[in-house]
Amino acid sequence: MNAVTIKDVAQAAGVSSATASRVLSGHPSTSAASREKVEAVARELGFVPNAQARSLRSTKTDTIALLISDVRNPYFSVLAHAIEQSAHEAGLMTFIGNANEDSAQQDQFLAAMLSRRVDGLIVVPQGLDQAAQRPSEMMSRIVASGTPMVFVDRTLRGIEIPSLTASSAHALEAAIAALTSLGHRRIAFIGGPDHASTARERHLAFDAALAANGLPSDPALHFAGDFKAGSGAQGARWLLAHPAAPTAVVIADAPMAIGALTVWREAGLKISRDLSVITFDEVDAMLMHDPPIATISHDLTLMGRAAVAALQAVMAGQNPERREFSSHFTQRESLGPAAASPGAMMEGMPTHE
Amino acid sequence: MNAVTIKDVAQAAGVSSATASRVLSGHPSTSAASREKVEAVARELGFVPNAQARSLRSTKTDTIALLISDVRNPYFSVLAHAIEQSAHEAGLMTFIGNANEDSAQQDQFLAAMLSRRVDGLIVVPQGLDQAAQRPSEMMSRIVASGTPMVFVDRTLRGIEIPSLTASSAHALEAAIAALTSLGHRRIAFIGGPDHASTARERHLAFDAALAANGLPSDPALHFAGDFKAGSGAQGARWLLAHPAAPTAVVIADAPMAIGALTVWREAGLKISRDLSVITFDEVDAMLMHDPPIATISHDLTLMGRAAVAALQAVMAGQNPERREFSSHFTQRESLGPAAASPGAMMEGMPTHE
DNA sequence: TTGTAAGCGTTATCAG
DNA sequence: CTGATAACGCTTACAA
Repeated sequence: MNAVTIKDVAQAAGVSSATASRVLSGHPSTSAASREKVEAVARELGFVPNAQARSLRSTKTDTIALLISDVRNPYFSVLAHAIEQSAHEAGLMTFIGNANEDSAQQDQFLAAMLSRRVDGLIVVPQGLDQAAQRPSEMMSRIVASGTPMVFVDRTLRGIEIPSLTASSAHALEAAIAALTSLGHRRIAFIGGPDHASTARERHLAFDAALAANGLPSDPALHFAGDFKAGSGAQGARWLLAHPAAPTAVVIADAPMAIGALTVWREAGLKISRDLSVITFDEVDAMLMHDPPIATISHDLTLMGRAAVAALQAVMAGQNPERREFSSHFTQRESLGPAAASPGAMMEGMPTHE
Repeated sequence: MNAVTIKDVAQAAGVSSATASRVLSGHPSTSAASREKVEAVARELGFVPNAQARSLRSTKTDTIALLISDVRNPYFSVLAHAIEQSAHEAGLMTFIGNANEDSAQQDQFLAAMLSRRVDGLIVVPQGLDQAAQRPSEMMSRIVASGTPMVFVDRTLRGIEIPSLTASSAHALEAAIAALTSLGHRRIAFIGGPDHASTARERHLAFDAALAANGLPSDPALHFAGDFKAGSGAQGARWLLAHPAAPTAVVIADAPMAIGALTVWREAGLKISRDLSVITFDEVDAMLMHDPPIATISHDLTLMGRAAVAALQAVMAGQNPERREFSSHFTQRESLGPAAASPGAMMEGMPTHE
């Protein structure tokens, strides 16, 4: 392995390890002579400082950890990329971990990170402890220990932590307005799992947008998914069999939308003519669809940058305020006029067994 | 912060720090009495061992690093997820880093990981050093230092490292056979960047598959993209304007396919009738497309598991053999008969300015 | 089984 | 500006 230590460098350069250390970590009190010699020798020997030892002494690691739900969800992979790039610019290394929407895995990752003494944590919290309906013990412990932490995307009930979240109100109002002006009255919602605050927020904002447009909110038009493609497909079948035959639908994330659109394509539905569709999350695949799907999106790059900035503020002892990021509605051809006669969309469609 | 050390635990439990250490790391030589007391105190005080100090002493970190090109590419996010899960089962923590197809960023990440003394590296190598056409200095240094490392997905010319790669020959032969039996003779290829070994392999296998089916390989039917959506769109426009009017196309990854399909949809092309399309990488969006797109895919979960296993073998001092994973062709409705008259596909299409 | 003490590779302190 | 030395938190001979 790489057994070359700072002592080896110092010896080869004919100086003490203290001087070598000063040169290698850019301390001002060094002579040009020793600087040159040490640097040359270090390069030649291929010296790689041992970050373990360094941070054991200096108690900082220049490393942060990012916990997300699932890298495979484009929403999170884009967010993760933004955070990593932003942290990188600030001289911070980022460790990314997956929780798979599971609070046990979340806690395991957090424990590992704590034991590695990362300087801070950016967390997409994974919901409440199922049994007790309260934040997990690990989460409470981190808060108690005072480790710098910020939440991004989601929040946790009962935990006061600086957080960067997305508000869907603005875009949803525009989206529902667009639908109602096209004559839609029965608008379904395929939502996320209730333990995720984003799922609750999107659902509440949906209902509020209905109200703002003079429509009642109807629990029978709500399908509870889990943010994954499979549940989107289930939601699509649920909608096809729905007695009220909704003429439009809003889907709470991209994987579910892709699952749903696949089912509707198989069923021979023509989006826009038979069903108007709006989905959360702007992913390229939505532009590939025929017709392209209208989206509600957030600026994840902005949110990611803000998360890093907020974490740095916390690390500096400040208390950054919560920030909510607005959403944007992009109208596309997936919106069409509501079908003239209720149930028209079911014409000529294969029956479901 | 978390200032509770093993000394605090030892003191509170009335034993020496050595005994506390033995208890906490499961050493057999401990009395039931001290075991109980130490464990109780540790829990009560919320003791979190300092991994830095531990591995400074024991020179192992139970941590591996994974370097990929871009988390936002589903191919890599799926691979990363598989590797992480598999490592997790083996008691290893995984640090994921992005190189963005850039060998400078790759080297920076590798340096950071080396300085953190990870036990091993799983790397999707980021191509040759542009100027010198040889592996980067960092890469050579790692090899020289003997740090356990395996390559996954790609290889690097001139570097002998255990590697897990994907072979496309099998699936491509089946794919081209399917196309030729439908009458296709002018089959285009939208490929990846030449510095990626996967791009070269896919291109070579494509040519070989043509030959196996009695078709000549024509450089004029090859478009060099960069594995990202934008170049897929460029490739799509290139194909639309192509004098030979290819009747089918194979695309070397999913992001490019999505970019290309978007352009073709905008141009009013009907996939299967006007153009037959096959893409590498199985992503859900391909099933959503109308018609669903035929794919050439690899079992990334299998490849990820094998990568972790191979790395463990290297860490154990063995020398695992290279392994190549076969590919699978999934025929779907995106394949149709070649247009009867050459140029038929251009009928009624908007001209490009 | 337990305690003492040395040491992992750095950086910080304090004289010189 | 430089060098000796202690200290970071933990593990592990070596003795007891």
